[in-house]
Amino acid sequence: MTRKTATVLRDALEHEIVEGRLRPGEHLDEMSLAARFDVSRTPIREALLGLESSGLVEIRPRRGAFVRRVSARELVEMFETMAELEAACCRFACQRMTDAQEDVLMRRLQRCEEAAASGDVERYYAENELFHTAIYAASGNSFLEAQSRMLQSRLKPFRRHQLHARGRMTQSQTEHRDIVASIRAGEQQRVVDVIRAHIVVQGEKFTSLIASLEAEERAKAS
Amino acid sequence: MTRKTATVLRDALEHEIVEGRLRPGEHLDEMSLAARFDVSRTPIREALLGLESSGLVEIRPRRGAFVRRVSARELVEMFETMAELEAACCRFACQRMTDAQEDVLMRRLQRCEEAAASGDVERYYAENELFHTAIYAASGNSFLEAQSRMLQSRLKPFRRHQLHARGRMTQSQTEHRDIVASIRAGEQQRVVDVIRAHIVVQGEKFTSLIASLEAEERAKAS
DNA sequence: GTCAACTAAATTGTATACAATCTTTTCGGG
DNA sequence: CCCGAAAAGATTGTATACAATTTAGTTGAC
Repeated sequence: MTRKTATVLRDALEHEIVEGRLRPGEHLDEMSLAARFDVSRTPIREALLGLESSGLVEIRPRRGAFVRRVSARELVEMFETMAELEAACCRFACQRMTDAQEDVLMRRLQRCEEAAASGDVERYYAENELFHTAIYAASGNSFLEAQSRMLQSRLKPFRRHQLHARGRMTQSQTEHRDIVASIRAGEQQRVVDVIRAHIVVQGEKFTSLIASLEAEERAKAS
Repeated sequence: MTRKTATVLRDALEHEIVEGRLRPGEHLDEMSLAARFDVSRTPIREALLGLESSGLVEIRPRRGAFVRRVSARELVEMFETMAELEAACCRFACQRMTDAQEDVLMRRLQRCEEAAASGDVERYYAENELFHTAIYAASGNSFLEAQSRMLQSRLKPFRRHQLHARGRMTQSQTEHRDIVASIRAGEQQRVVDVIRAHIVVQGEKFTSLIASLEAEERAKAS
């Protein structure tokens, strides 16, 4: 924990934004938030500053903080970037994954397998996240790992509902097996191609949904 | 400008850290800084929080802010990640660079050429930065572009002195020409290989220097 | 009736005050 | 003389107060 209250507040607000309780474009009034959490404006401001640099809120001078609304284009760009980061992790994993890292990766793959077999989407969603985290660690580059985790958490809310798409879960798991096999075989070019497709497909699937939401927003605004 | 005073303070502190006036490990006392800039602690704190999330300072609870000291290992990891980001930018540029983006890139390459010919290292240093920025823009992915610029600015202080290495400037410019030619020819695999080498060499060159600095620090501490 | 300008309310940005924790110094014991 | 504990000092974290700017509401003119 970096700080006492401010960090807790930041996590709470982050959660509410990610869960959609605080809607995109919504104005985050410092006094209201301070009253709601029963603290002063000071730690609220610090939390908002942190959320700004993680990209969840936008602070406009003398206007206040607003829940950032991501455009369809930006979302696609983030997924595309995520794909490149994960591709880099896989490439490095091919070159230097340790036995311990490989063990973790295999265990996580197995847990995804079980979750997929159970048909429990929420469970697969959680295991899937851990699986990808294991890939980041296997890169042997802590900085790249941290960057990947940051973007992963930022894309989290957009990945959640996506897995419910018909047949997506088993398809995803098939790709997972392919990725692990390729890494273990040291097939850099193959794993890079597979993981790019694995990640980008999520962004593409979501584009139309977001685009329609945007059209809806625009209609509401007029 | 995001805010009025706090942003100015952040830029000022960032500059002092990057320029080495504030040394790694140094304790950033809020009251002293407030007195020095003739403001209250409030905007100082906000500036420090921003610097923390950009990775320049570390805030330890109830201990205060310290200029972050990057280890040799972390530095190598950052350069390695930078190489992957730039490789991704080049790859996308091969696929979708616009004519306007290509024009900018060519102009920046030319300016590097002139700077290299003049032998003015500081000038080449500045033009080199703009050249790479043009590559990020040519990726056609604003998010990736922003991420690349962030890491670029973070690595800035470590790149500066490095160009003074004998023959490095002309070697660098040769690589620049190669990169642009490959992008224009759409040779993805080639450009990716070249840019990786172009970036990583800087990190490697610096590893031994940083390692020796660390040894020095340890000696001083004991 | 509509639009513009002025005034008042509300909100952000900064300064100051207070509380809690950590650091340092001093005093006492071994 | 050195080590440890307690108290004083210093520094961070939070709350409150004030200033500056924006926004909304009202009033007046056309």
